[in-house]
Amino acid sequence: METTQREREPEPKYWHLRTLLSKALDTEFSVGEILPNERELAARFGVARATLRQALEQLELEGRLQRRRGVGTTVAPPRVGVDLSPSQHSWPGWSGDPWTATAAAPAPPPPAVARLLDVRAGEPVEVIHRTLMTHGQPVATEQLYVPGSGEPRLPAAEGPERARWLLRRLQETDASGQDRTVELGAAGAEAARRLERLPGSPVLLVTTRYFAAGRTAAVSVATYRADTCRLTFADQPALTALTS
Amino acid sequence: METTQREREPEPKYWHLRTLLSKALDTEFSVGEILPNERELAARFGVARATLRQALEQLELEGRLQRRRGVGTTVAPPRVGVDLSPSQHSWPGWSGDPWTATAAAPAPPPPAVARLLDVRAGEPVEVIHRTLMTHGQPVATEQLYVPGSGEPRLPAAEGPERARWLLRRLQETDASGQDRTVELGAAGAEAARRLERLPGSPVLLVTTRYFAAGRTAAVSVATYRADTCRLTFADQPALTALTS
DNA sequence: GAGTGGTCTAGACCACCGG
DNA sequence: CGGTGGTCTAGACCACTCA
Repeated sequence: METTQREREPEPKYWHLRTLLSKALDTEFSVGEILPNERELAARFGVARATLRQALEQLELEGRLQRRRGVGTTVAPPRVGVDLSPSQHSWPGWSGDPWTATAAAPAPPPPAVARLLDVRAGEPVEVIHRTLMTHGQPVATEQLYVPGSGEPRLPAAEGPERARWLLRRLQETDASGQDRTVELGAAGAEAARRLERLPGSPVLLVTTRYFAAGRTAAVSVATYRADTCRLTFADQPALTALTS
Repeated sequence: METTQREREPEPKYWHLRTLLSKALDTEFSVGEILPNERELAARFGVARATLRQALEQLELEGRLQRRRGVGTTVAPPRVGVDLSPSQHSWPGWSGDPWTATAAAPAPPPPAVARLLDVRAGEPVEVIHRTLMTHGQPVATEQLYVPGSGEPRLPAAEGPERARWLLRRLQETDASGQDRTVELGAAGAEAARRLERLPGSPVLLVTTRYFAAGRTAAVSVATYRADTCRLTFADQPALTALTS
């Protein structure tokens, strides 16, 4: 008999389950529909609940399912696309900006941000908190760090009006470019609360540097729900035409 | 006695552990160092191994740890940045392209890709497989789908030379732009093997459409290890200067 | 209060790596 | 071979939502 090397390495059960469920979702369920509960599903497939949960976690990670404690597991709608194309007109606070500012106050930024802003560690900067909603669901929270808060006309109250004042001032600066990084992260306690997720949920961490007059005018750290979001980046056809 | 509403909602144990370990990593460990094994750590913190593992999973997700079966858990180096800025010169196969092609063969693309390419479902297209390495580690795999394989001079062998021939032809087309989306995914069996990860590992799924002459000339689906990669997107200063 | 998903336990066995 | 992380089990209890 020929020994077929690299024979059937047994597939983990949770992975096989994931595949089964994935197919079932494609054919037998529609968006928003509620699945049977975990104990029921585990029994039906003849596995422990923990194993079933491992499969569900996978599918949630892929944006196929949505689980809510006390409610149940539902079939998730397709991910929403969020445009992150760089553009002169998309600085925070531009007219048409879908973000809503919730608060602003001076505070020392985390070390990593301080480095990007080129300010001393511990040095306070203005921190603007914003949220992005789509379809009535929160999909992202952001902290915008803006140095140079020593303005006399700045509103004393630490609320939305202070945030709007700072954003208006940002709009007046002479934008010269931006810079983004995207990486996987885990939602901290604060972000988790604002995104209506549990601490540790996977999120996409988008760090943006805004440049003006050769300096870093602001740094944004945005936290997107990884389960419900798809980030999109497009070339501007108008610009590409110019380069020929 | 005053009842402080919204008192201490007890933090999950695994989350608290994550915080403890995170601090320990910052202060008491250096990159590459091996941590005590899971049973040892669990005992030391007085929790079940499963709980300890939940904390380690978090830290691995955040790119702080690296776990390898049969070896141990080590402190991960900082994530490597991968530049994904759109540019005329960065079409697959450009001179200096860090990707290495491993194979090429005609095959029908997955339905989602067929839609992007605007070809009939089931219609075969050329599929080029490539891998991206940095520091001797695989960080991404890619499938490049190129329609219009009915070329007479195309090498018959389904290997690297066929891939290189197709990439050379791609370079000759008149590039007019590109389009990207980034989302979270789970590594399939194939991708997991090539990235030296387990099936279901979190990955960043980058889908790129390449446009030429008003049509979609190619679609790339790239799978990046989410634990070791940071995607970067930069403005081209040259272009931004033109728009003023 | 009934029912959901989330956390946690204590244990077993397996697949893989290295000496 | 011994030691590592990966999988799986069967059970308990908790936090949350909604009728």
